[in-house]
Amino acid sequence: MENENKKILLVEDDPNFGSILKDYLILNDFDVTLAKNGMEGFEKFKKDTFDLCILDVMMPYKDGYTLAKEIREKNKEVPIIFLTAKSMKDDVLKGYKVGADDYLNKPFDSEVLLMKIKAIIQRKSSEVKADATKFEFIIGNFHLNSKLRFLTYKDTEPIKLSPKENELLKMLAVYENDLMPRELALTKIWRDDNYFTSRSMDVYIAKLRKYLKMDDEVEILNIHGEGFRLVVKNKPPAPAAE
Amino acid sequence: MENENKKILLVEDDPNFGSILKDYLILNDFDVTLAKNGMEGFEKFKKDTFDLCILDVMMPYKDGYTLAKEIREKNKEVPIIFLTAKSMKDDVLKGYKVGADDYLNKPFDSEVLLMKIKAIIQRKSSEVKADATKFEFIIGNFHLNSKLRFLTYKDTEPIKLSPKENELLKMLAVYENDLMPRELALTKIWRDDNYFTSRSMDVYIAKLRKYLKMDDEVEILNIHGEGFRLVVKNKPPAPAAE
DNA sequence: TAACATATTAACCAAACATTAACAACAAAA
DNA sequence: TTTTGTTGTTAATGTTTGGTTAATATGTTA
Repeated sequence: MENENKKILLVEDDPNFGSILKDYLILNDFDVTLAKNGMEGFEKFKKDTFDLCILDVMMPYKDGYTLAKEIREKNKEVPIIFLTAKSMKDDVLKGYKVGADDYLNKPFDSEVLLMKIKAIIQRKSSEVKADATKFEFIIGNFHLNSKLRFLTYKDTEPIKLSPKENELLKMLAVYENDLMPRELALTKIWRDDNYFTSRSMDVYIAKLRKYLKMDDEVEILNIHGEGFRLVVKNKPPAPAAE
Repeated sequence: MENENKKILLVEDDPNFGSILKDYLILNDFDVTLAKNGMEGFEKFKKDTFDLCILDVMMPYKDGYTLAKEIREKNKEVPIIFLTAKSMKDDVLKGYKVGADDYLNKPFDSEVLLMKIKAIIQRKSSEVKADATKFEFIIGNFHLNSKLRFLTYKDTEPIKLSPKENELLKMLAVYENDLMPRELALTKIWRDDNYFTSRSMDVYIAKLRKYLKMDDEVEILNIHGEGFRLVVKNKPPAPAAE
């Protein structure tokens, strides 16, 4: 089973909910460690290596955010999912700033959680390339250097990219041929997800489309309500993911 | 209490342990039938319908595995939990092969058992859609990618699906060749089950039928008053997968 | 054959997206 | 210190998409 040996650190103070969720994840072939508060969570985090952390936000002794911050200090990569109470919408933002990969309102659909876990783990595993170290991308006949922020088409003069253009195109490239969720780009690049940042992002998509127009094998497609997809046609067979 | 009317078949040869466990489960609002060996267990199994079976592995006359196999022949769905002696780790595998949902080493923590029971029963009740996290489906000559929301017929241009079209087709695919209850789709996808959402769903069924028309091996049938059924004729010999 | 369930097409409205342009903030250059 | 340029946000406007409801069949069951 594909989830096997993926280690999850689950930090949840409600013992009932915690162990049920744990069982559910175990049934789905994850290797789960349960901690019942932030203190214990951090202890367990230090003692092992996890592929994913699921943190309840409201906990005694040490809340989810604080724990997340500590975890981040130790490890900048490990994906974090927050579980928050339905009401507190603001918390979401606060969570993202700490570098959460996702959040879920309680009560939530267990399937949704599974989906998010899968998506995150899959992404992380293919994101090695996205890791700050990588800054060169081949996009069809383009070459993107995201460190020097320019985009070159074949042998023509490089196009200078603004910081936002650059980050957005880079993120699209990381998700090449796959869905780049709108929400993700907004929270990661714009650091806020609201009506206006969303309009702003549309503007940048339009700018990028203009640049990419010269190569008709490259295209940015919209998936209504979900996000965008950078498609590159005639791409070699693809490494047959998984 | 939520456990009420959940029927458990408990097969355990040790009369002391058996009746204590039985009482414990009854205290937790389960409806428990106790059998003291595999023979008796199978007799009782045939006479009633259970939501869960808890089988001791080592028993005279008919051991737990043999019983489990017989039960599986009669019923492929009912969850089975094995109780095994602490030592025999190998048994675990053997148990899973019979289709056990879980196992517990004796002696075990009664609360752990309760938790497992809960988790299993909950899972079973929502497992039909077990693969809801999957997002690629083969439907006859079609290929559905429910993450990117498109449907491809052979090598033709992909058809873009709207969120509702996509979710509905996905649910049909999960229930392939089986009944997809109308009510389920309405509550899951439309989040409401009333006259209007029901009409709306009909509209979507019509849309999907139009898409699927190009392959005459694929068809959405209605089961009057019950729901719909996505039938795929001449299903290929099965990709041997799994 | 009434009552009800399903089928199909079309009309409509709201939300999401696309694109260009105006503008504000700020920095670099003259 | 003006001037010029770059960057990003907001506005204005138009287009597309998605979902519900309506209108009008046809089927199914008791």
